[in-house]
Amino acid sequence: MDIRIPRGTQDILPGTSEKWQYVESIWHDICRRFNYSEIRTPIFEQTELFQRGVGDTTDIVQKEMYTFSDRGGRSLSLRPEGTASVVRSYVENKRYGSPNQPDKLYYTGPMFRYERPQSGRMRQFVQFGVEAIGSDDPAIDAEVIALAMDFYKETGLKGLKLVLNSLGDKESRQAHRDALIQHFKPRIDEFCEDCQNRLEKNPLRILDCKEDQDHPLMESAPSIIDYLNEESLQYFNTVQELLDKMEIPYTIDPGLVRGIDYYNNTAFEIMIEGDGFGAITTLTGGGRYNGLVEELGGPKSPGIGFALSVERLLMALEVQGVELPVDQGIDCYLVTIGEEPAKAGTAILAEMRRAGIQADKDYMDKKMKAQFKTADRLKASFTAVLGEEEWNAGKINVKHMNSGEQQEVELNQLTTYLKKKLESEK
RNA sequence: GCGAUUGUGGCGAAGUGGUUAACGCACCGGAUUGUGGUUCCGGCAUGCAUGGGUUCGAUCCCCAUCAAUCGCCCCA
Repeated sequence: MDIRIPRGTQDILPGTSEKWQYVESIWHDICRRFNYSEIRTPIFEQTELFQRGVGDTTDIVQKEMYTFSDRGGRSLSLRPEGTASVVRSYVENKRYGSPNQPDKLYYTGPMFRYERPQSGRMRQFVQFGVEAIGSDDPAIDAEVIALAMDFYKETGLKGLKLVLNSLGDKESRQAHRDALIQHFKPRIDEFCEDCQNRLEKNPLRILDCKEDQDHPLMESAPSIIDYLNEESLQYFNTVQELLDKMEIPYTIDPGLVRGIDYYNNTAFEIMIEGDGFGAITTLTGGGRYNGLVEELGGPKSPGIGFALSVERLLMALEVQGVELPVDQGIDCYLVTIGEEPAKAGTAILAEMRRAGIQADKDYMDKKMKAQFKTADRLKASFTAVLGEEEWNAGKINVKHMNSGEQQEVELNQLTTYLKKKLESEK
């Protein structure tokens, strides 16, 4: 039998896992600074949550969910995204009753979508996300966007483009949709097959069709911006104003649509520019969802959030050659020669570790020379050599690997000596 | 779900219908019986994704499957 990793999943191995931990630490830290608290929800939920939350007609729900029934006959689904779960939890735990509104939450974790894998698109992928529920102040929209942009900046990623749009409220959306259908319908047979299908289903999508982008009707198509009612327009303008004040540049793209039903008003994406990303250029997607809490059985509570893909972030960092500070070697490698010293090594190692020194030794019965090679490979700052001579004298030989300098140290002084040396290295 | 390309050791990468599947890196051992990163020598494939088929004989030909990559769709 030949068991392999499931399609569209990946093992994150040593060498890469450090990068994950690094970006995770930045993420936790930035959320802390923005005063968002972590929420952890299950990776599977009742299927109905996503049908109602994400939208029954969306591709995500219709053809991309991992749905199964458990032994009790319940229909469950692996979460395809995070917002629905967070809102479910907000309602279920009556977070709306808390004096602290908006409820500012963030999460981290794997999401699952049954799609054809390609680079930057996995069946299991990890999202970092944020949700602020309970306020419809445009300032919270701006805050959430700023959080995302600052996060990327701190990872060292460049060439980002913030794309902004407003989908308006329900009324504006409906008016725009009708206008689009009216606009395209008379000449829809001049468009590609995809667009013909889009006409009734999601006419907005026709606007970013690549095949028909030169069609004269594209240019003259009604823009959502022109269909925003007074209130929606006002809201959109304020968000922009606040972004300007924070000096966060953005471009407005009236064609920006989100594939999830719950969005309204503010919608945004953060894209990456440059070569090497293939078809995948969106790093982050987010927006406002003022009807979702109600849809899931809570009181009317507006919300906004976004999710970003860690895989895509790491891929972008790789393409841009950003060096993450994760390539450090260990502090000390213990080399022993002979039986007695080898035995004594176990306790010496333990002592170093208890003192906070990152240390290791050989377990492959290697010769001294090979132990040094290992120390090299591990980029050890120091080696501590314990042979019969040192052992009998109660000493140990400490070697600084870069300079080659060696020093005999009393065995009981080893950790203090090393700590001092390591301190002065920094 | 559709289309295209690819699949040889830990990694990179040659190659052929027929006795022992190049080479490079990495790894292990030795030269140097207690000191590494250089050099030299030696070693290192459950056999060429998996399963069938054609053939006297296939890693190389055919089919299927699986996977990766790219494009479409969609999205993070």
